[in-house]
Amino acid sequence: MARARVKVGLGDIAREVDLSKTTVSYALRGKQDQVNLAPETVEKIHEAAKRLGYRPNYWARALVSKKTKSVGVLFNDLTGSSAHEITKGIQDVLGLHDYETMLAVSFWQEDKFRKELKLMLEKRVDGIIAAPQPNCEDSYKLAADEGVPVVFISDYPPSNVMPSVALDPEDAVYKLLNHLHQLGHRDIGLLSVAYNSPVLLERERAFECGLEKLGLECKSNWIYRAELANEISVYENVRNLIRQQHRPSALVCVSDPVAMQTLGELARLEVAVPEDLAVAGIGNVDGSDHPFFSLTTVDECRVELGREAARILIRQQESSDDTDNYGPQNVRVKGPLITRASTVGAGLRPKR
Amino acid sequence: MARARVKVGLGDIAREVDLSKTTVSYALRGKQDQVNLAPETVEKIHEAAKRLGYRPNYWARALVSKKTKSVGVLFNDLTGSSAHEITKGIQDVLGLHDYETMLAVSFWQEDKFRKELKLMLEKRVDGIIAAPQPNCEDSYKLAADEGVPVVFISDYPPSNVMPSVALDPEDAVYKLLNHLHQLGHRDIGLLSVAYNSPVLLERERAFECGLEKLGLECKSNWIYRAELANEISVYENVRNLIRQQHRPSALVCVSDPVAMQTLGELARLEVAVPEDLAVAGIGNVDGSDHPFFSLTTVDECRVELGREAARILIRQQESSDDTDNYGPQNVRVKGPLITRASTVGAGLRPKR
DNA sequence: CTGTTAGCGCTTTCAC
DNA sequence: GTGAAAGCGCTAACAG
Repeated sequence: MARARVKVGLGDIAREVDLSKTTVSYALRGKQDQVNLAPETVEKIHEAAKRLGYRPNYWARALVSKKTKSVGVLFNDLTGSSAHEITKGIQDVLGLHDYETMLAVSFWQEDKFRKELKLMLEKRVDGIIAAPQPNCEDSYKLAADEGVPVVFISDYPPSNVMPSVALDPEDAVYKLLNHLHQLGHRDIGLLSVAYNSPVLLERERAFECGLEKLGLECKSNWIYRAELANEISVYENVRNLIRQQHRPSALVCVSDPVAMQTLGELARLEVAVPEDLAVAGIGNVDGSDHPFFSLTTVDECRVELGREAARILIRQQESSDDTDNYGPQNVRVKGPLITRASTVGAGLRPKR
Repeated sequence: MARARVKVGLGDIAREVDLSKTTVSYALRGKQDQVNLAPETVEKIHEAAKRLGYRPNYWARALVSKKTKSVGVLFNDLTGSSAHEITKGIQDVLGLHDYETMLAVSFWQEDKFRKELKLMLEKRVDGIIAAPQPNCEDSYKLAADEGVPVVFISDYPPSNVMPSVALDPEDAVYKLLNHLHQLGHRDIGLLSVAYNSPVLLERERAFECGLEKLGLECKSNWIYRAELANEISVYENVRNLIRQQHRPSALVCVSDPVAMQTLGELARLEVAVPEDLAVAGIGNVDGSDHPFFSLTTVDECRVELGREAARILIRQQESSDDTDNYGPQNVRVKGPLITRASTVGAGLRPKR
């Protein structure tokens, strides 16, 4: 029952079958063709390994072969389905190339982020995919300096000097704007958040461009800016909007969470959505589609984001040139518009 | 800029400061007191290490010291905030003891589960905390056989032979029942799912016991059982319930997701909640508190679950006796009742 | 077809 | 106060 209480190594099984460690090593790794082992030998070795309960030692292996075929993935949190989908995408691609994934979370703590990143470097990962953590640029640099490529996902740090993968902001905002335009909206406002996120900032900029492209006016007092992660601030901005004499007929929110909070406050104010105010978000996050709460949005394609991030790393690995051609290799994926009740429905009632 | 392109090891820095690898090793690990190093020596070594960009090699370290101070954590998925909270709890406790965490996801695939678990064993983790994956009992056994303790979290496999940590089912169900009873409900139904989950089964059993304790009748045709992960099946069961002549005035759902689907369907059927039917769930998952959708439930205390799981492992590690006293060491944490609109509100309207 | 020989980068007695 | 030497468990030339 309690077998293998005592660690069994290559040597033990070599002794068992009266062969050398080398032969055993090859056999166990299926490299028999590379050195031409007798099939029966291989068979015998496998049998013994199983019988003795042999378990290869990852560390020893990595140490000598000086490679791990692994990439570190560092999230800020594990809430929502974001990490799930991104990880899925990453592993889709990495699996094809026989790479393995090392997951970690920073819980939005700078020191935790640094610690986890350091650990990954100590574990000699071949690359890192990370959600940017504010004020940790030094950490990213550290990795790069040690020759470990970093790819950012979903967003990227202000100094846009490393590869990143994110939803295409122009495309997303334009799709929303165009959708609202086609519904007849001419007076469109924006609810953004005051936060130093390049991706959010780009969406803000894209809003103005988009309006212009559609020949619509961009009133500066229709651009609202709430504090990040502060529901109250969103509520206040929504109330301000509603109180305005001449107010927009549609509101684009810079992200789904903001849009959902907006919807909540509008309900409390008994403002009919979309009749009195159409609302749209960006992201298609968990909960944006809901019997009581269905939000028009642009899908962030997080699985695809993960895939692209992994592809960048793989490409960099394959062409293991020392030509150091890092540099902004940025992928922007175009997400589909998802029209739902908050712009197109018969009010915010349970969907059919 | 691109420093440390060439790997620098203990030897390099030893040469730099003209000392031995040994001394350098001690200094860098802060074990100076254990061997009494000259403070200036230590200083010099640290300086050199920083200058050369030294990065310790995790594997070499693990290989020689034959320990990793790490535990593997294996989730079925990363959706919702479950994994987040559990991981938080685990790291709370593990951090105190200088253990590190290796995260992995199975995406509910058996082979993925087995693969990740195997990888953890190869990496020589000191213990494993896992959400049970159906049909993988062999894998858990494997770990145990190799002397790596496994602790289950949130649920546990049918053969309850390893430690596990979960919400106390009796307590949770009774709190719900008692709450409903106090609200005047006497006719209470149960909506369960047909799934081989011990924890869910226990909740089902607890329902009958609970009713009895309250002196209420348990009508067998008020116990509904939907198929797992099949919204349609939930909807059908809800419709059946509503169609019944004499039907319950309150419904306990075996989990929050089921309760939320129920709420959705009830809205579609224009059944007023809680007036026509009060609804409660268990778990307090992400989305159960919502402007349009607020569910009475019992909190699963996932952070605490994580902490308890980690504590079990730590205890087992500290008392590193070979006395093999595994065996059902099960922790059941009692979660608080959270009363919300679905039992106590003025109908399912935006909350105040 | 299989074995010998060197290490990988680090820790840890034990001796100076 | 510091260092030499012996590996940890495994892989990868290079021989036979």
